[in-house]
Amino acid sequence: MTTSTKNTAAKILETLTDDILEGSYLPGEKLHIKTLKERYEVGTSPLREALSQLIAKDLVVSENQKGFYVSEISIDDLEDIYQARAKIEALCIEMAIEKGDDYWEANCLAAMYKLNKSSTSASVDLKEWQKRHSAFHSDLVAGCASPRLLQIRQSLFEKSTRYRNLWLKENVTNADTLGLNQQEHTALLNLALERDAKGAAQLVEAHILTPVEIIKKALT
Amino acid sequence: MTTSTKNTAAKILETLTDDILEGSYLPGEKLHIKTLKERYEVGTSPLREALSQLIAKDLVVSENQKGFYVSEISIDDLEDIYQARAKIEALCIEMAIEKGDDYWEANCLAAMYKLNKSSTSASVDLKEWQKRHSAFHSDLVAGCASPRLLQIRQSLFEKSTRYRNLWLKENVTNADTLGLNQQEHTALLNLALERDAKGAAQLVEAHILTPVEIIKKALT
DNA sequence: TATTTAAATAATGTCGACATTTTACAATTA
DNA sequence: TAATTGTAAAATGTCGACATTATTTAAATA
Repeated sequence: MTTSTKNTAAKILETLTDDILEGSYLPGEKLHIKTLKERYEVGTSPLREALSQLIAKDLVVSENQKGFYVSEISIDDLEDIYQARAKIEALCIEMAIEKGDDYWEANCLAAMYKLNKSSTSASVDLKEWQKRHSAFHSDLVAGCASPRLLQIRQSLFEKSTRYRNLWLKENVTNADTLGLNQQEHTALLNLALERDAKGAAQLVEAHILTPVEIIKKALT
Repeated sequence: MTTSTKNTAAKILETLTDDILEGSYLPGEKLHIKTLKERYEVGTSPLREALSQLIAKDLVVSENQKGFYVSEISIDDLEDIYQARAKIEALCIEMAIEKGDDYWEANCLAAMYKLNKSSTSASVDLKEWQKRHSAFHSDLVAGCASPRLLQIRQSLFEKSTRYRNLWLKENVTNADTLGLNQQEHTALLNLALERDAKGAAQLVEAHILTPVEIIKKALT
């Protein structure tokens, strides 16, 4: 019996995505059909449907008759993804500042307030901070009101997750880094409310590129 | 026997994609599993794998236990896709002009030459013109050297195809439109070679948005 | 010993059958 | 007549079996 409204393929897609992003399967690792079937207790069809969608997400690659593999990571790919993310984020912010209304402004303020609370508290709850950080940036770009651009942004964010996790493991407990980070968020919000589109775009582009050098070191 | 290196799922994905983009299946039309199996002479698994990837491409939507449908089109969607395309194209051109080398310049020149030949000839071969037009713009943005951005650009281009076909049916034979179009291409190439990144970005953004109003009319 | 060939083992990809769910239709009731 | 219930038909989604292809292992040859 299926209690959920999702079919098996959709459920396993979600699980597999998380497992790959969290590092349960390493870059380049082979995904054996038989093993996956046993581990997730599903049949061939829904499993292969999920893998098909993971290929579309660039998290898995496959070759005919040779099976499925977790996509490799590399410094080149890291740089390309973050560069693309930075440019798209800048573009979205720019459009949001041009189009955003009072509700957008209010949402950004509220998101900032929540993020501040999470950053300044004595013991930082990593998961909660991540959630509020992500929400702050999402609320900022939401004003651009372009479903397609926001979808592209989301997809790039997901693609960067395996690299981002390398950064989080090193730098979240670092209070200095977190403080500097928070200063940038404040500055970014101010630029947005002042409707300085170019300024905000420039800042957010740099903001996103910040972790790249650190991740590069972690990769080598 | 499989003469091709592709598996059944990959082959049928290609066919189905083309058929949807060309209008063999209309927006909102239901895609019956049984019918598709008979038409393309394939089994359930590869067919469903292909449909899974079409969902990832936003060309098909599905609901659990209710089957697959061709994605709807709408004026809102048309505007969003073309807006996103225009912004991404502008971004790519800007980066290409900042990074492009001699080979890039030469490729753009060659592409322009071929496009010109195809546009000025007495009887325009639509398919050939499309190919050269597409190649010209691709060569221009190729200089940005970002696989991810180029992939996003390609995917948006594909998503716009059903709308673009509405435009092509109306305006390709129109000599005036084609002439104006060609003037823009020349101007764009000049800006690129002069390394006027902002100017080229602005022009290409407008260039892409040109057909929107015409398509809007065709949609209503 | 290194290389080639052949057999065996294992894995992938495809199919049709079956269980479950939705939809269409007819019968019943208010 | 309209709404509701119950039944039949059709469609979806899942599974395990099977054919095909790749890989590994062992044997044979140079």
